Amino acid sequence: MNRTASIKDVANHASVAVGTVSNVLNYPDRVSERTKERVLRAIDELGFVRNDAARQLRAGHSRTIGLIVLDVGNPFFTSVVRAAEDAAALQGSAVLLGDSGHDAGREANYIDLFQEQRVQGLLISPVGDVTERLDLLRERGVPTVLVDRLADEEKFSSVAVDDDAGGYLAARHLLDTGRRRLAFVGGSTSIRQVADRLQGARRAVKEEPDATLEVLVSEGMTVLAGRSVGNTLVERNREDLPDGIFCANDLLALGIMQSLTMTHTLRIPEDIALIGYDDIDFAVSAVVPLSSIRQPTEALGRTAIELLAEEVEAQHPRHRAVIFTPELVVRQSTGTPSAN
Amino acid sequence: MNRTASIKDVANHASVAVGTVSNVLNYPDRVSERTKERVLRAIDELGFVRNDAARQLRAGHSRTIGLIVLDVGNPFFTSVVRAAEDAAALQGSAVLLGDSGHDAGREANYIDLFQEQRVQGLLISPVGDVTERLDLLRERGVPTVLVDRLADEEKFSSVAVDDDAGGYLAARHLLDTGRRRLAFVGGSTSIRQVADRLQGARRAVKEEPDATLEVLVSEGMTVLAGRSVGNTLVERNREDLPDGIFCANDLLALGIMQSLTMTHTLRIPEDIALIGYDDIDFAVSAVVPLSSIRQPTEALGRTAIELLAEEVEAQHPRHRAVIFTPELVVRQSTGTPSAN
DNA sequence: GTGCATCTTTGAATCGTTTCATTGTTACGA
DNA sequence: TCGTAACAATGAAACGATTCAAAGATGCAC
Repeated sequence: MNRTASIKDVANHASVAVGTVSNVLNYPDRVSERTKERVLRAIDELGFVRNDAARQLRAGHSRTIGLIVLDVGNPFFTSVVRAAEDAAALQGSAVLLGDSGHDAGREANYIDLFQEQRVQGLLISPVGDVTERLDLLRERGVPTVLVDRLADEEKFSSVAVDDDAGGYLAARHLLDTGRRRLAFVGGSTSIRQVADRLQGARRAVKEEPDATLEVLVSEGMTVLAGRSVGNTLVERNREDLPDGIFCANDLLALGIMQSLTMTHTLRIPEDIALIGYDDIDFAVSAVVPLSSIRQPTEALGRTAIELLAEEVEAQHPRHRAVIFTPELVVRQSTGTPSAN
Repeated sequence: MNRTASIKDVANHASVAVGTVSNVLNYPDRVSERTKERVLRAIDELGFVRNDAARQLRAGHSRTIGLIVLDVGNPFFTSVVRAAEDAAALQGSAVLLGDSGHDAGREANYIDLFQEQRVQGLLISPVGDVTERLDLLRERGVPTVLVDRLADEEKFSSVAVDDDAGGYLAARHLLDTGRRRLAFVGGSTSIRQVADRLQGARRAVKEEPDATLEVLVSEGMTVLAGRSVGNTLVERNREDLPDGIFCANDLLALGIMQSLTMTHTLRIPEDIALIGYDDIDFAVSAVVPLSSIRQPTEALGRTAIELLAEEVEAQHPRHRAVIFTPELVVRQSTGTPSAN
């Protein structure tokens, strides 16, 4: 197996200098048509492919951006990744994707790997408290943008979604469609997202003097957890039931929907309206299509890349925190009771 | 911002030769304790990080493996990726992940990018018919292993799952639990996976003289497609109904489950048993936990890396095709009728 | 034909690491 | 004290692309 051709081989094969081959690749205008043609033919015949290592060694930096997410399987991140890749491609960079899987060790490995690769910068959705590790990156001069996490604006730029606003949107929607006895279902409020969404819901409920908000804590944020909450609800007396439920994510909502529709004593949305959070694929194809709060993941990914570009270009980086507002998606599960 | 320190800076700072620093990093045994200590201190003080570009320029190849999947959001691939990353880490390589999103253009971009990066090899789950592009890779001497797709064994190694066996498993299980009037639900049989699973099911049904298999073609392979198939079923006369349904994926099965449980005229599994394919997360938390066929994704990812290592090491690569057999996961949706 | 401006092409130097032949050092037995 | 083996440290060369000052070619006006 012959090793891959280098620019020198191409130069020999086309009987020109190496500098000329380089010019054909990087500054085609500087080269005459005749030579350009000859060089391109040589490149083709030898199957030459640029060696990026040599290129970036000379350049001092790569054309890649590192992106570390908590879980590529999570549709939220999948969508962010797509958008980031597309935005990076527009500015001629490629994205190296790392999946930490919520594991600090894996995350550390990727940070090291990307640093050795001399990525232009790093987008990261960090595992827990990584301030220490990230500070190190900052010292080393690796431009970094935090994704889906707010940061000390002195130190980092960041993009995030306003969960408080999302919670407000959801609760406000339930109130607007006439519900007054609301319930919030979520896992532990020690999860920042859950706490914020609840806080936003509280804010909305306070706007209506006759509205109440009950908080139900679930065991985790899964379909099964939702179903077990739902099962406790169906056992209640009719008059003790909420008439609108806001779940901290769609899985919980789907679980509750399962238990309510299975028993057939309570109808959605006539007796109880239900709204989730995240707008996962399954929301639209649930037995009763689920209303939800959609996060602007495309904007997140795109903006993260843009902020990173700012960091790279600026000499004295002014960090910025960009916060997006999520969007209400109305489906049948919160249809106005009167409308049915 | 001062540029990152090089091995030379470290050498100066520690008053040793560059070769010594390199030895500390790569062959610690060759260096005396005293010097090693001094060098490590210098590395720490200067915040030195290896420049991988220079390293791989010298070495002629990188320590990374390219992995291009059709859709990182698909749990099947997510799991394959995890396993591949872990297996690669064991042999000291890192995985560069690319998501083609079923788009040939994105796929091509990643192939080019990875080639320029001089990856050790490529694992790819190709979009459609990419034989041309892959042949080019082969000519260029980039070791390549196809994932989830069989390949001409003359040309490539590959790992895949035996869909025929999976179909057989599913149908055999329905037969073993006493069903005789089976139905297969799937999208177009022009999709290879669907055709193979159906073929396997047919094979099983032929083993029972009194068993029949009806084929229902759905519009796509989504929950909604499944629900619409389910709706046509509930309108049938009881005696025309199948007593066991095998769906080409879990989404279809969940859709059918929705329509059957909504109308409450047919019970799962008493009246109709239901089994899906893929064992997605939602299968276990369905209203009636869904039996399914699980694909050995971890083994796929691990083996793909191992086959690639074989290709890299062997001078005259003997290609191998490794085919895994999927696994039956029994849940309530196919509980034996007598048992209930 | 000469001078000058413009356009092409050249090739040595450079990036940061690893390699390896060479030189320097140490320890120990004769 | 000398010779020698074992161990440490050295530093120039090499990897392949880009850069850029300099040389060469071409065209045009006079």
